[in-house]
Amino acid sequence: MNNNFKISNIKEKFHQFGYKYTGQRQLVLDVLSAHLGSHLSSNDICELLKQKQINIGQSTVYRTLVMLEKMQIVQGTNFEDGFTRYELVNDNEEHTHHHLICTKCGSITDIKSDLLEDLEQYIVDNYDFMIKDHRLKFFGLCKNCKDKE
Amino acid sequence: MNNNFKISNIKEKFHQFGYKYTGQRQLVLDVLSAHLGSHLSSNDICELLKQKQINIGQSTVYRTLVMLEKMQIVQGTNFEDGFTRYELVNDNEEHTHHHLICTKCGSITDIKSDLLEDLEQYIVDNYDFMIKDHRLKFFGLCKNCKDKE
DNA sequence: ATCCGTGCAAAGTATTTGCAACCTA
DNA sequence: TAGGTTGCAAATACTTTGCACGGAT
Repeated sequence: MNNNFKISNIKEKFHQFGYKYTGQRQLVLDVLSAHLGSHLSSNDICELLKQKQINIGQSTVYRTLVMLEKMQIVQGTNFEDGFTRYELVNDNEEHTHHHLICTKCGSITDIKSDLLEDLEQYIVDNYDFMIKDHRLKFFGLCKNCKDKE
Repeated sequence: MNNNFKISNIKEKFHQFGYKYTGQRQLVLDVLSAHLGSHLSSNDICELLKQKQINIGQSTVYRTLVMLEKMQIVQGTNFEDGFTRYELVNDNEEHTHHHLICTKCGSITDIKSDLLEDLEQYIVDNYDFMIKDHRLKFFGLCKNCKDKE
C-alpha cells in the first residue's frame, strides 16, 4: 500500500508504543492528513475510503482512532451532534485549539490562537486545579448563515 | 404531588410553551434543584427518585430534559463520559459557565466567572462569527487528586 | 371530551468486544 | 513463526420512538 502520510518518525512512534504500522492505520492517517481542517467521524473516514474503492472495517477505524488519540497523533472532540470527530494534532500547539460551531449549517472552524492564559491563571490561583488541557467551543452563526438571517 | 421546586413563573413558563406542568416534570425539577452544583444524567435522576420510592419512566425523564433545555431551564453538557448531564441554568448568567473536570476522579466543578470577553471580541473581530453561547471545559487534576500524585 | 403526557417495550445509533482468520515483523 | 491486527457479527449503552392507556384542562 502507498505511504502518503508523511510525518517524521511516525513509524517509530508506533513502535515506541508497541504497535504495528499497518496498511489500514496508514490509510486512516492518509485520510486525516488529506482533510486537514476537517473534523471527521469514524464513519466519514470509512466513506471517504470507500470513494477510493478501499474498504476497511468500521471497528478497525474505531480502534485505530482510539490508538492514535492515545499516541496524541489525533484529537477527538464531541461536537454534541452524536459522534466523536477527529483531526490531526498540530505539533506546534501546546494546547488544544478552539472551535466555532455554526448552529445553522453545522460548519466547524478552527481558531488557532489560545488566549486562555489569563483564565487559566485565574483557575490555578482560585481553584487549586492542575490544568492539563481544555476544550472550548463557541456556538453561533457563521459568516454565511449570519448574513442570511 | 408536592411542589418543592420554587421558581417564580415556572408554571407560567410551561404554559407559554404550551406544555403542562405535570407531577413528573415537577419531580425532575425537584431533583435538579435539590442537587445544585451536580451534573445529573437521566439515569442519575431516575435513581435518585427511586431512592425516594418514586418511579417514573426513563423516557419521561429524557423527554422532560429535552423539553426543559428547550425552555432554557436546564443546560445539558456532554463531558465526554458517554452521557449528557444536566444542571439548572442560573438566571443571572448571561452565558454558560465553565467546568473543571478531574481526569482521575471524574469530579466536575463549576467556574462561575465568565472571563471570555476578550476572546469573544477577538473572534467577532477576526472571524465574523455571531457568538450565541460557548462551552469551555478544563481537563486536569482536582485539588485532591493533584495532592495524591 | 379532547388532547397532551406517561411508561413500557421496541427501535435506533454510535461504539465496543469476541473470535477466527490473517498478516506483519 | 508468533503475536499483534483485521473484520464480521454480536453485544453494549445511551437515547429516541410507537402506541395504548391515563390524566389534566
